[in-house]
Amino acid sequence: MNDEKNSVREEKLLRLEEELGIDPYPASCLESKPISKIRDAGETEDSVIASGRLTGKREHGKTVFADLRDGTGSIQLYLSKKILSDRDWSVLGLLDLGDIIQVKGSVFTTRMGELTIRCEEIELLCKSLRQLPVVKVDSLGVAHDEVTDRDYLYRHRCVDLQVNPDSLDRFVKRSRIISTLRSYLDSSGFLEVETPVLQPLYGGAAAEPFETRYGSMNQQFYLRIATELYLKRLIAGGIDKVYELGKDFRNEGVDRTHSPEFTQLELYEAYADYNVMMDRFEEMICAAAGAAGQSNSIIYQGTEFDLTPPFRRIVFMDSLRDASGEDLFSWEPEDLRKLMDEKGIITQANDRITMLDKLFDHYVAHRIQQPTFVIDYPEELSPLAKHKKESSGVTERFEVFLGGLELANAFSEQNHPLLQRRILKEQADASMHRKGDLDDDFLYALETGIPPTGGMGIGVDRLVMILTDTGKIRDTILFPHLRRNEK
RNA sequence: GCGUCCCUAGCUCAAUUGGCAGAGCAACGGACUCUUAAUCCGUAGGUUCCGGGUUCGAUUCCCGGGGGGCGUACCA
Repeated sequence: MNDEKNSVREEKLLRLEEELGIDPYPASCLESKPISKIRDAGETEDSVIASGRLTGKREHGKTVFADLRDGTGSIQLYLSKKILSDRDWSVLGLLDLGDIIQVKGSVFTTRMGELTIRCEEIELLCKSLRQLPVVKVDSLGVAHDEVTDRDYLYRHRCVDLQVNPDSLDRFVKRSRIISTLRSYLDSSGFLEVETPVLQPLYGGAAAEPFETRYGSMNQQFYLRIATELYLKRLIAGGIDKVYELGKDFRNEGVDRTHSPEFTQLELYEAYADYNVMMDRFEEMICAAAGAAGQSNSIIYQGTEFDLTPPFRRIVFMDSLRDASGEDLFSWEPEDLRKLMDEKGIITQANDRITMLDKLFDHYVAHRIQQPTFVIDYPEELSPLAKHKKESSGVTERFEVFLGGLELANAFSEQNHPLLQRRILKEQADASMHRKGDLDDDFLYALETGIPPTGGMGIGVDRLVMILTDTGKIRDTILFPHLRRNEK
């Protein structure tokens, strides 16, 4: 591909090697100073060494101005035929945008007021053979010729990160958010664990799994859709505070807020309940916002949100009743169906509880803006949650919504082994996919006994969306899935 | 899965009713000792996503395929 284009650079590569005797891919280089630190230190007569990628070149005969960028920042280079050796001047003539170089020189300010390294020596560290898009930013900060081909950028994230500073910044923030979640949990006494990604049975959520074949066992396995049932085994084992941060896989549709491979944080805390989980969520999102350089007041897609605890709490059934103006829970399925048709809510579901859930999405969930805990979900929607004693038909469960996005799901865990078995059995029998398979080992763990426990799952990619003002989940994932492009 | 829009040079985009496929940036050659979207002169660069069809003639119209964007459905 692009053989013609690349041959120009390959020719330069050959000339560097053969005419100048230069190794275009040396194994080592001198220790260099981060460009941000050089900028902070300002002008100096002492020589500094900087390394990075050549991102701009402005030639003026015997003088060349260039831009050098490393992971910390960017700085201008001043290269003069008078200062450089003949060898280095020749090397300069064979450099392209994208090459990685090392320079040594003093730091001064040009007449135009730009902090600049007056290069005494240059060394090629890596010749770039691929011509990348050139995005120029003018004096007003407006980017010109920005790459708009999303396909190209998703397929070559290395280009995206080089060319779009916003993209790089988003992934840096993602990393900081994740490490902040970890340190919050670690310092709160939680133990991080790893449970199987490949599972002989899948559970802990209602989703279509990816299936795979385990050759040496000669058995069908599944990629996990949740970590829940394994983490509760560990609660049974006496790890009272436990969490796992990793990928779950759901073989379902892709849209703005769903990715089949996504990152979830699940945590379980013995001797706690869903009220404790609400406190933890509030603390974690505030800490994560700080990690992303935000205060408790954030802007997401043009709207301001206040993360200051405590968040609003609304009851599932009440909120649906208030928003719809009807007591939908007493309605027959046919009437619910009729209402949904009137409202233009398209769904394949026809059973009462699923339709109520859809109506909840329509009337309540998608309209929630400021951070809100929706509490006390119906039992039928929450097979792994503990039933609320004082009222019938609901569980100690909540979901967190913000800006219309579901961010987390939590409950006081169901720990009654016989009740849990019955619920899972009924569900398995009714399910198309599960084919009646019960996770007996999980139920065995419950039978050994687990204490009252609060658990929560947080959608990390969505949290990153909110805290980095990103509209699409795909833009928070470094390498989103794409079809193979066979030309 | 369904609907809809898109695919032209390395990148961003043009191309009249269907009539020789162009420009800016990048690249190449040249000029230039403080520029910063450097400037000036010149050069080269194309399987118009792929395959068929209609036509004297297709980037353009039709059919099929591929990839992508957006919306939507499934996702306790």
